[in-house]
Amino acid sequence: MKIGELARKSGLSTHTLRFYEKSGLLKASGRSQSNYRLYTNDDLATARFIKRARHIGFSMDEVKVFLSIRSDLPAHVCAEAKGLADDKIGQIEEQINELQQMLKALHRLSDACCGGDESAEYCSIIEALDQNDLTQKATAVASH
Amino acid sequence: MKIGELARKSGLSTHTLRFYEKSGLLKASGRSQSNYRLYTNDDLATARFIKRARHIGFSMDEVKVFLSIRSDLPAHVCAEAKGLADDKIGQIEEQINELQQMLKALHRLSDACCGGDESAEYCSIIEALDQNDLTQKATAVASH
DNA sequence: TTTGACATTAGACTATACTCTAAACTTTAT
DNA sequence: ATAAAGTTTAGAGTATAGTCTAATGTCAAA
Repeated sequence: MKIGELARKSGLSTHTLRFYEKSGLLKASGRSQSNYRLYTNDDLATARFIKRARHIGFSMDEVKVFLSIRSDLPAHVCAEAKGLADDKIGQIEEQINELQQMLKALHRLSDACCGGDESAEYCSIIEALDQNDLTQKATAVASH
Repeated sequence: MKIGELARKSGLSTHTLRFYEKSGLLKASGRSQSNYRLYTNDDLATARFIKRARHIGFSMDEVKVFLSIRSDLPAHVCAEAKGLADDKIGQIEEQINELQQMLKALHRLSDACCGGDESAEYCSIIEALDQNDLTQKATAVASH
């Protein structure tokens, strides 16, 4: 199949498919006489594999590692794949933690503010951002 | 004070301070005869304000809005500041949700894999990435 | 046959937020 | 006086992952 069909079947754009080829993730199996990229059903499976791996958070470089495992399974062991997954789990947990810290700080900001049509002259949000205690516990910020 | 001192006191690099000036976040109050940027203690307060706002997740553009409120408080109302905070809360909650979806999928991958020195020939992780059910519930993936 | 859809390439552009470089000038310390 | 440290600018580079453009070429159908 040509690139358009692969795009339709994989859900990746033709742009992205060419970009992935340039990036070393998915090379077309061949070329037509007119130099069109030709893909097999295996390529389609690989495209979908890449899409799924990206979707659950793996970077292109990490996907590359998965693909190299997948391209020669007997040469690899489960521990490698599991290691990648577990590393990613750790990274994502860390990201979630950071976001939850932010969320806590933001809730403190928002909760302290009346949010009304009052002049912002004594707005607790602005005041809090002017203090030093944002990521620590809420220490007696003047509430509006 | 000059840019280096402000950098030390604010925890932002001189590079970043100049970048923020170019981006319209924090302009030096003046210049010396030799064209060095000169900052006041108010500028220091603003630099810290920016740093805190960035730290809890606001983009530079959002910080700009906060700064414009802060620069003329009587002209603004609390609702504006609270709106920004609440929007950000929504965005971050959404990000957390996405990350938690990924985490769930990753845990399903990792849990299914023995993770040992066995050949990856029947690795459940690779198999799962080759299936379609990653973000759905785990539907009878061949476990190693 | 000619129009429209599809394909090719290199390379530019998007987004965000820095981070760094080079060449020149100024200030401070010894 | 001189060397080290600090400052200036415009502009380039980093990171990630695409996304798009322009100019050109190919293929299928009416």
